[in-house]
Amino acid sequence: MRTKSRNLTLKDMAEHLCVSTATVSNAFNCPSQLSKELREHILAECRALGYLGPNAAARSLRTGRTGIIGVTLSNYLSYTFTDPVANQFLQGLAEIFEAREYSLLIMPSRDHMKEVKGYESFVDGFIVYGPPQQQTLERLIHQHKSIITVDFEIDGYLSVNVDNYSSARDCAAHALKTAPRQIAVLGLRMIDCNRVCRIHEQQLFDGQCTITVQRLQGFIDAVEACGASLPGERIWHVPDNTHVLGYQAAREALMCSPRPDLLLCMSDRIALAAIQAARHLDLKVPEDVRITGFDDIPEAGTQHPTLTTVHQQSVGKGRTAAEIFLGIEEEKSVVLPTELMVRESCP
Amino acid sequence: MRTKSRNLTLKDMAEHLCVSTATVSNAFNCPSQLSKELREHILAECRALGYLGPNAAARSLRTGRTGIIGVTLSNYLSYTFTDPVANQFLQGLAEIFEAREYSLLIMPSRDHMKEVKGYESFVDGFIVYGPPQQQTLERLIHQHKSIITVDFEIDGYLSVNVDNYSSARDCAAHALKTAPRQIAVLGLRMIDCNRVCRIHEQQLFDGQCTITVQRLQGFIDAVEACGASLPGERIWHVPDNTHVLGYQAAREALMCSPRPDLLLCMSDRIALAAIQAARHLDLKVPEDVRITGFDDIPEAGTQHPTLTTVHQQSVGKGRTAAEIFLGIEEEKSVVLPTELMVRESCP
DNA sequence: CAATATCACTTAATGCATTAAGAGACGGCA
DNA sequence: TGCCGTCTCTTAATGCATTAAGTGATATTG
Repeated sequence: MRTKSRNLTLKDMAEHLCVSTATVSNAFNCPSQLSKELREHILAECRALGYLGPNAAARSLRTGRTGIIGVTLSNYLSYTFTDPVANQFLQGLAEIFEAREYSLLIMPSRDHMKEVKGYESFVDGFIVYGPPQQQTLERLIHQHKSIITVDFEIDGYLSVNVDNYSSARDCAAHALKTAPRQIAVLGLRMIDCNRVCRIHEQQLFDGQCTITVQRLQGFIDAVEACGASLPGERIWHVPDNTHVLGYQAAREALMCSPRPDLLLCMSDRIALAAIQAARHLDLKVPEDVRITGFDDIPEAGTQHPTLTTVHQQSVGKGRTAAEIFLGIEEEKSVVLPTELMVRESCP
Repeated sequence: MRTKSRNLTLKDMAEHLCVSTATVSNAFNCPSQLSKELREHILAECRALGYLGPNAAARSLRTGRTGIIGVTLSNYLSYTFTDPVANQFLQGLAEIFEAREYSLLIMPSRDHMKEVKGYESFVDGFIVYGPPQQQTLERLIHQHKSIITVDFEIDGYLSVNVDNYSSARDCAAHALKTAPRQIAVLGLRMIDCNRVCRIHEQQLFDGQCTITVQRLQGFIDAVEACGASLPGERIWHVPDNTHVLGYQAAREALMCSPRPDLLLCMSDRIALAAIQAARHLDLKVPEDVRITGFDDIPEAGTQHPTLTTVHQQSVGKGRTAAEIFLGIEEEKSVVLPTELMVRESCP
């Protein structure tokens, strides 16, 4: 249903009302600049004729501001909306920005774009969730706008993050207290590969230093602190944080011989999928296999058995990023605390 | 980290390159309008000097197009990102729009806005998810842009919806096959009230005719078709689709005397919360109480016991809305099919 | 009363790019 | 040779609003 018809402009209204465009503009933007009666008359007339207020593109062209915050996500959008942690983050962002009447422009990561659309110039600043590719990052930085990075850092910009290394290490240390015989790690994307596979020694720490690599190092250090070791063939690479892939990796891991009696998972989604895989293999959690997660998504506490995991403030991350952006929070980088949640899956 | 510095403009580049602005513009937008060598030279020089392409606001001002799709959500943004069904919808939208390199502008529903920001003029059209308030709707329609409505209809515009009434009725009919004694409904927002409460006869069908009212009518008709009835005090109003509120309503319902042996829930979230409430009250599902949901969110099939529910294509709804918007799908309103998923919670 | 402040509004420059129409240069063709 | 069609690039009008500076009129003050 596309209707074409030129929309009214501020100039049209000014002519119709026999005042200057400045006055109409001020009626909308600077009430103090004109008498109350005139302002009300102008607004009433605009409403009556169907003029909805200054055109946002023109306004933005003059002022350089739009009231729109760009959110760039390091993954495909369609994937991001399936990820509970990303959703919690967006929820936190939305809470703060919505209250201040900002809109969020969810931007596809530029990496996949052929044509230049210049969305960047539309926004007042960027919340960059997860490390984008180099080219994308350069474009963002070129804009000379506010940038807050989340879950990674860039020199010279403010960031919100958690201590992934220590959190993972402490979680693993808890799980290792009861001296398991066989350990397996179900990781996230750690290498440049699009299917579930095991990590071989030489591939470890390939790619950029992301949260997954930090978590892995935490697991490894905790294991080694117990005098054990974690060979590459006991570490599964799961390219996306989805139930299906987590299930697949968990099944593979649990069918190994000797069978793991501890699964250290890098996300709750993977961990919950692992619990399901264990059930389907008639393994009891935690009796036959103990399982830990990371994130503490809502389901972690409600599903049965409840999940031992690292709580991170996913919603808080969004709130904090927004608050730093807006200058509500003091303008400095923040490392949010995490907390080990000991529950049924690994008591 | 806010750096101020005037950005380069297309005119700057034209002067520097000793060509007209039209030529630089064409280098970006109409490759056929200039020689290959000149185009490449221009683009290379722009890159070298840090000109990232035409300013989006100025372009939009001229062309009236932005490559941005406005998504208006009938709820608070921060809430929407917590709702699995809404997320699936967004996922579907994103899949299609992302592939075509559109961005999504997630707009707060205007109802809560005091100041006029005119975001509407920024976008190429609207996907309206759920019925907004009258005032919001009027603003959208005034824009003379494409509008696709989802989960409700407006005369003269295309929509995507499901048959909530029949789906709910069929689901209830299935649940009633084994002749339960006591039925309770855990609904969604059906009346204008912000806390969990029971619906009294006189309040039924207050408010606009939304999906919740249609689902309720389906339940009622199925119950009455069995010769039973569903009094208002057996129908719980749950103002938001959250676990906490669902749990609260379920607990209230399950502590009634006589205790319900069938809970018809209007969403899977409520139903899953109800299963948890039942467990905490030492009631077995489905032996002591059978429970049905609506939506078929991913957890419905993975959590234990698995949930009997109405499958609706939430992701497909997003995809379809996007496809109709883009004219990929033939331009007509669509009613997507639903399917009753019989699982453990109500066999 | 003159000087000054305040109010209410206007003038006009400006932000940045798109695009229809036009202008030269050059080769092809009768 | 002269006319025409192509290519390649330029001219200039246009989209819509913001805002610093300015103009008159009225109110205030010493």
